[in-house]
Amino acid sequence: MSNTTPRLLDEQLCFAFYSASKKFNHFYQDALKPFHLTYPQYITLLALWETSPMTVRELGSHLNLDSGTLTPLLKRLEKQGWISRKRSDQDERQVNVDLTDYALEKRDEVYARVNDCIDLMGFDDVDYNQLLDQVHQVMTKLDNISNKDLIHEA
Amino acid sequence: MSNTTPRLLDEQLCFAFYSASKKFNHFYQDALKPFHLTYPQYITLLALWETSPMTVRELGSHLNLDSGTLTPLLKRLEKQGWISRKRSDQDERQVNVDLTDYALEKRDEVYARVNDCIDLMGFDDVDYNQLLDQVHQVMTKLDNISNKDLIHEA
DNA sequence: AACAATTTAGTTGCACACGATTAACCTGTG
DNA sequence: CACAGGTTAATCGTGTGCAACTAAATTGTT
Repeated sequence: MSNTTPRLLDEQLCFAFYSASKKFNHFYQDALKPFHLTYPQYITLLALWETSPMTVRELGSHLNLDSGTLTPLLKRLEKQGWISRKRSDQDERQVNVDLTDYALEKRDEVYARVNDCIDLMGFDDVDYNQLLDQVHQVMTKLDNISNKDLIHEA
Repeated sequence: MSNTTPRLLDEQLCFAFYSASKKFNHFYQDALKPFHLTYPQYITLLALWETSPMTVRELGSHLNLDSGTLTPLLKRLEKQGWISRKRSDQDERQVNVDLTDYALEKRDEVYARVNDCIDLMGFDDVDYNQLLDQVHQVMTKLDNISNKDLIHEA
């Protein structure tokens, strides 16, 4: 990859990921409209449907989000009746996030709705998993580039 | 893909794209630190380095961004000396966005810096282009699902 | 016990992203 | 010319993301 020949915008992998991510967001926003959930709220519930309760920190490390993003998001989910937030008795710094009965009841309905929408895309299972794997590899590459490497070049 | 067996969060393609997109964003934020540019500002300049001037609408259709996002972003780029914004004489509804001399001068420096950083990832050209193509295919799938399809299921 | 260092969630400030609305402008038709 | 209908950029409101900071609580060390 030469440093003198600039890649066009549409040939940039970053732009493809950026655009695709926004399209996914839009897709889920539509699919989740019946439940009044945004995409970040949905993945938060997904994480909790897998494991709950979790502290804000644990949830954040699953989702790669910090408290600055999660705290207001969780407050909205609480207000809408999906989760409860309660400070731990053992360690009062931590806040335990747990699902409400409403969230447990709605789980299968949300799954079914989202999966129906995904089915419309007509993904082949093999393609899906192969692409998933490649995206994970890109993430590994991105993780392996430390800030130190970048500062060296500055 | 069954609707009864829920996929784990880490097996969801949407979450992989969501996470990868955030990592790319962080990567570019670091790479572009010397120029005080955010990633959306960078792709805006990329588009303009390819074609300029452009109206806000043209720019928006290249980047898939609407005026609600672009107007404040462009004002910041203008304030920092990268672009100029001028209402068209022929059609006063339109605003022509053009590069400043500063932006033209800095172009190669920005390209070199970003490409150096991308080189650190060690991408193979064939892999890169194959993955790019697959991401484009996913975007096509997402585009082909209209809101109508989703509403039918609601 | 005392107290410095660390951990945790919350807060603040800034920059997107986007739906919905608004205001100004252009265009086509009568 | 008049004016309804469409286009364009800007504005507003809500919801992320994230860096930097704060406050409270816990832990480690003396």
